[in-house]
Formats: sequence, structure tokens, C-alpha cells
Amino acid sequence: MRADARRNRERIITSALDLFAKYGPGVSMEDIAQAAGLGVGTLYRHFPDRLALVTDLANSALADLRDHARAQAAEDISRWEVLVRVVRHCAGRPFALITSLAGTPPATPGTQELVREVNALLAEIIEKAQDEGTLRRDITPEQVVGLLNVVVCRPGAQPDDPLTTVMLDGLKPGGRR
Amino acid sequence: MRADARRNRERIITSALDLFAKYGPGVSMEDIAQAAGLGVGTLYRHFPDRLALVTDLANSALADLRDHARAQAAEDISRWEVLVRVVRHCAGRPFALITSLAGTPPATPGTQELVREVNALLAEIIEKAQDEGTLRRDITPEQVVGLLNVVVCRPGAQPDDPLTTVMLDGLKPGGRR
DNA sequence: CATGAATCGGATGTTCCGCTTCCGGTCAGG
DNA sequence: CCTGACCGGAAGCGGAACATCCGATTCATG
Repeated sequence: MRADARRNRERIITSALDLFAKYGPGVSMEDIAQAAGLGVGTLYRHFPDRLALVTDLANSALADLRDHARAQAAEDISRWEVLVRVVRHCAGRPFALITSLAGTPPATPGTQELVREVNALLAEIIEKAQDEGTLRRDITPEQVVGLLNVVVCRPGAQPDDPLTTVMLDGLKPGGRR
Repeated sequence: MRADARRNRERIITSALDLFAKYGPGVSMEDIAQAAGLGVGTLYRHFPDRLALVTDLANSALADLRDHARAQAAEDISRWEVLVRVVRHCAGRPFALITSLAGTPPATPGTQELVREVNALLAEIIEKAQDEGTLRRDITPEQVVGLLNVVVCRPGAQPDDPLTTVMLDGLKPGGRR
């Protein structure tokens, strides 16, 4: 593959990631191409259609999340700390994209499998955190995952924005009614 | 006005409120009409275009919120309790609609004025809650309002869903780092 | 009950927007 | 210098949603 082609492919991925994270799943192909400083034709040379691009991004992001979660889980730290790190790692990445993709039929088997793996990992971390008493017990792991989704997958989410911080604090156990 | 016309107008408003709250601002006129058990023609008889309907709903909801907030603020309870009641009152109403409308130019002056009033009320409640020590001080009132917007305006929000509860708990002051 | 005016219903017309294609021009690499 | 891979963006295409229009229907009144 020619050098400029490879460079342009990277630009497309970077720009697409950025735009999806900022504005959500509705971003158009034209916008992505323009943000990359390229024409739409070039975009379609690298990804045959929108779904191909989205799937590619989603799979990379999910695999990255899975690996990161596994790595943190292997550390000798509290499960709560694991959860915090994973959440902070996610915010600002295009997960809005992923969940919207994961829910709808056209998700590929590969993507679905990744979603299952990630969900399983998260559930395990959350349950253990509840067991060790660092995460409130009055909500189910599924509810916690749902919560995290809303907060982390919102367009424009940042690792250290107020909502993320407040939500994490609210998840701690405590004398709160 | 004929009795059936009045009844149908009510149905339209009810259905539109419901759909906007559930699915967000993207709901189509056809969907609203169908949910009301009516044809689109009837919908357009009562509201000349989409903006008219949306503006009408937004103004009602904002006025309702303002009045409710004022009423709670007049009670002899902590500002924190006021805030909690206002938040719970909002969740499940079509505020996603309102904020998306308030931000864009085509908002009418009346709507803009209502938004200002509501924001002023909220800011005052939040500041006083911080003063009385029932609301954490490490975030600004504007950030708190932003937070509330995300949580309360999300399609499908419920007054007692986990995210609302967790976020309110996270807003309390405490020994958290 | 009869009448006609108000109201309804939904097929139709229109516009807009985003995806995708296509091909002439350009450029990297040998 | 030459060639084939690569790029750019104008144009084609399709779907979706808004808004209109008019025949059918329903309410209210004498």
C-alpha cells in the first residue's frame, strides 16, 4: 500500500473517532472526510460504506476497552479502583457509536461477541466491588452498566467532567438514605 | 370549538409529550398523530407546523417547571430538599425537547424568557444549598445545571431511575476525595 | 331528523439531506 | 519519465419527514 494511502487511512480513523465522540452517531460521511482534509471519494476508497467504517471503529474501541479492563483487573488494586480507571478510560471515546451499533441488528457477529465479553468483564468487576464493599449494593450490576453507558456514551463526554465525577461519587456506598 | 376538536387537541398534546419524553426530539409528526389515534391532517389543523407544536409544549412545560420550583422554594424546607423535588418533578417530562429548542435560534422570545427565569431560579436554589452545606461546593452552579440537564433531559428518564438517584447522592457533600 | 359547517383522514406532492458512485486530474515510486 | 494507484468533489439516487388538499365523516342546532 502506498505511503500516502496509509497516512490518509489513519487520518480518516482519527477524524471519525473525534467527530463521533463529540457529536454522536449522526455524523455524516462528508463531515468525516472534510475533518480529515480529504474528499468523500477517498473515504469510500478505504471503507466501502458507512457500516464498514463504523464497524471497524467499534471493533477497535471495544477490543481496546476489553484489553484495558483486563489489564486493570490483573492489577493488585481494589475492584472499585479498577472500575474508576475503566470508566475514565472510556469517557471521551466514541462509545455512543458502539452502543447504538450493538443494539441494532446490523452489528456483525464479531462486534456482538466483543460486546458480550466487555459486558461480562464489567459485570464481574462490579459484583466484586460490591462484595468488597466499595460500591453501593442497592442497585444491580445491570443497572450500574446502564448508568455508565449513559454517562460515558453521551456525546462530548470527558474523563474528568463533572457528571463523571459526581456519578462515580454517587456510586460509592455510604450513609446516604 | 366543537367538543371532538377539543378532545383531539388534548390527545395530540398528551401523545406528543409522551413520545418526546420517551424518544427525544426526533419524533416525527406522523408518529405523534398515530399515537394520538388521528391522521396527520388533524394534527396540522391544530398546529400549523412542527415548530408551533413544539413551542407550545415547551412553553407549557417550562411554565410548569417554573411554577413548581417557585412553590417548592416557598416551602420551609432545606434548599437541598427543594432541589431534589424539582429534579424528581422534571424527570420523565419532555425537557430534552426544551433544551434542544432553547439552544437553537428559532426559539421564540417567550420561550427564551422562560428559560432565563427557570435558570435563575435553579441557580439561586443551588447556591443557597451550597451555602447551607447540603450540596457539594467543588462544582459551580452552572456545572450543576448542566449535570441536571443531561440526567433529566435524557430520553426515557424516570423520576426514580438509578441514574437520577445516584447523581443526587453524588451531589451531596461528603468526605469524598 | 335534517342540514351544513366544522372536522377528520391519509394519500400525495415537495423538499431536503446523506450515502454512494464515477471519472478526470494528480502524484508517489521505480 | 512513466505508469498505475490514488485523490477530489460534482452529480445521481433514495428515503424520510414536513406540509397540503379534498372527499368523507361527524357534530351541533333548528
